[in-house]
Amino acid sequence: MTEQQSLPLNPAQREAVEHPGGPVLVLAGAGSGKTRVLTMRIAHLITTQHVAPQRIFAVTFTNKAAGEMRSRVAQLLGADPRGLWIGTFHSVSARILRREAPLLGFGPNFTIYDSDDSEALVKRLLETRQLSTKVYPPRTVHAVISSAKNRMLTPEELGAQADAPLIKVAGEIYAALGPALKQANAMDFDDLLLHPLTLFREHPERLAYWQDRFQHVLVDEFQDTNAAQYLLVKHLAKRHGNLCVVGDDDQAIYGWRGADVRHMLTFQNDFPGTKLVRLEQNYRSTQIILDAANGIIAENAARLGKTLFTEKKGGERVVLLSTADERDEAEWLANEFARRAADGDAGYEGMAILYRTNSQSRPLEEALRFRGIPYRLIGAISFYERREVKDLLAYLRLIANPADDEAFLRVVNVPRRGIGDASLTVLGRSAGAWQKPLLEAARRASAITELRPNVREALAGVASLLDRLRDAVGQADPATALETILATTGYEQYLADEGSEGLERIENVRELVAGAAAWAEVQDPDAAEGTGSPVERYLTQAALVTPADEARDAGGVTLTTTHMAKGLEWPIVALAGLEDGLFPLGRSTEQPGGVEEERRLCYVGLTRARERLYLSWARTRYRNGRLELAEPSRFLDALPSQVVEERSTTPTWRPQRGMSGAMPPRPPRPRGAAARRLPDVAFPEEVSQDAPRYVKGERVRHRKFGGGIVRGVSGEGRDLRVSVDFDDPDIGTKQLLAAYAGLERDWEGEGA
DNA sequence: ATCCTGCAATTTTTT
DNA sequence: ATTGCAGGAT
Repeated sequence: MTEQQSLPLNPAQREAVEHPGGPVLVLAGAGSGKTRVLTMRIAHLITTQHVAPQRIFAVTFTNKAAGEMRSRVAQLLGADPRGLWIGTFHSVSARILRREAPLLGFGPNFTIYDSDDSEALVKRLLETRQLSTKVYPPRTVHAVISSAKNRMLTPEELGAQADAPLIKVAGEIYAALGPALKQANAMDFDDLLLHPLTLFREHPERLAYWQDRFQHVLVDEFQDTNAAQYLLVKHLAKRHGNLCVVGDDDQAIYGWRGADVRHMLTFQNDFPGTKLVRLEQNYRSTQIILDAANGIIAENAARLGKTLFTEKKGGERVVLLSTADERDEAEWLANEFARRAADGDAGYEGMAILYRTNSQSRPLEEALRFRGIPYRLIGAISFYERREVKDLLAYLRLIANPADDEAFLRVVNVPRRGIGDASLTVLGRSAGAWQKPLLEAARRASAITELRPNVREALAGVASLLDRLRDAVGQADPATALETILATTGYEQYLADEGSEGLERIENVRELVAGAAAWAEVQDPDAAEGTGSPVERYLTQAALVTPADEARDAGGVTLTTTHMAKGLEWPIVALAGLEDGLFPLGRSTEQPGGVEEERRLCYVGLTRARERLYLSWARTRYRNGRLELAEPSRFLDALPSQVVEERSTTPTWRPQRGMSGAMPPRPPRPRGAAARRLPDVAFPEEVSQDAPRYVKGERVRHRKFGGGIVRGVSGEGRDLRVSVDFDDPDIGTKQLLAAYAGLERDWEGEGA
């Protein structure tokens, strides 16, 4: 990327950058310099076409990408593009909504609910309706509602197409969710995208304002936009048609989140006269890596079709590695990376290991740590998702927005104030009857005779505590506000009482305060445009950061999911865990189009590599605590044989049939679905050990319960239940889920 | 109300 | 293996 910065634009890139106006669709293959095109286009609009930065609206996939793009534009301009709107769909929408909230019946100080908040609210709504949270898990119900929102369905429409009780219940809850959120002056992630559309529908004059305000609209990663997002930019650009979208249908990997690649096809119909630009020259990878990636993606049928080429001819062959298990895989990769680093091929910061699911990071972390290799994990758990961080932010939220019931419930008894669930249910009923937020109800707790006197007092105390905090915080910056909260609530003492784990949490609290102080310094001065106290703006930002945004720049091997790796690149990349059932993931293969999306994800992974690529799979792997036999991913079959170099960590006792000699090269693997059924290599012992087949009368051993005899077997697969009569009479007979129980054959006990 | 214990469900990807 | 939750004791 950086070395390209100085290169002249190729003709296609230049066309996209200098296109004067009107709709443009840039079909940008992986590594074709689309980020560069976008930044240079923005700079070009500002310098050559004299478009004021504040009249440009640009959407990227992560905040981090937005920040990078902004600073690159600044570099090109020689000055910060003050007023430029650039961010994720969610963050730019939030920015619009902060100004327009009153027209939608919200305060400008609205809270953004994260998925935990939303799920908790769904749970409460289920409970007040006497619906079982066992039968209707709040998580699932919320997922159904969220997907309905992503498809822009109303509660009625969802209810109408309900074919299962769960969907029907979700429809009911969905209908109640909107009013509940409004009451709490809160919006969830989906609302951030939907409310602007409501605004434009109900207040055409506001739409006209924003259409006029933004003369140019640019969208990155267009293939991953959902219906609401596309509609938003369509609205904004409708009048002038100055809409530049950049995307790659082969990299559409968010279908499960409501994204629809077909937007790339309909775009030209929606905007007649669209200029189509194809960026087909790849500046990132070697020819060999591209050959491998092209081989894989070529198996997908529905494609717009691109032919990537590169001037980096040849290159080192792709290593296809087969290992005994996931630890073996991790150790081999760690060893190889250490060697590469020692050879000076790349620093650790130039290497990455990508995987399909976050749970795969463990063994990799261990192997790297064991060798003393520095790494950074771009993980599933964001800093902002830690309990102590959420507690403090909840205080901040409640100061900013007294109607934020989820924040209230989070902090009302933290630190302990003797307010339990039963009391909160009573409080909730009163609040409901009064149509008031919980905090307001707490203030009037003395009027709730149902509550015990000490609870009434405690609740009133919470209300006055927050009043005092609000006064003390005022317009202070977030770091000061957090300090005030800490000092007033005794939260640190509360953590300290938790012991060693609490001390760790105190560290995080310190980090939060420091981070908030740093935030205030870097604050984009234009963000003050619009509305809100510093605390409100800080909260907006905190609600919308993703783990990808947090990745520190401290050097080291990057470990992350393939999803998060989108848009990034490294000289050396390993894609681990390429096994059927894991990548492609078993679940996805059952859905229509699921395998195609997994294949695109795999393609994304491969195309992250500049120089060297490793593809590995483990013949056995622990999944959900159970050892499973694995076969190589079907995607690997599509690799052109001349670009790969097969390696294996096979033990010396490798069976003779089907495989030649001890080490590579391995003969080409059988192709096609039927051939794949054949076991690649037979490992007799492992097969008999690991396939959990239980037979009545057989002896088994449980880690905790000891030995016993199988009395019955029921269910299948994941639900396989085994009834075991344990030797210890105190334990007796138990029903165990075979998948989790970790039963072993009890050979010893046979004679006893 | 809170703490403690033991049981159950859990893992796909993320704004 | 880990985490959250239900139920009982204090």
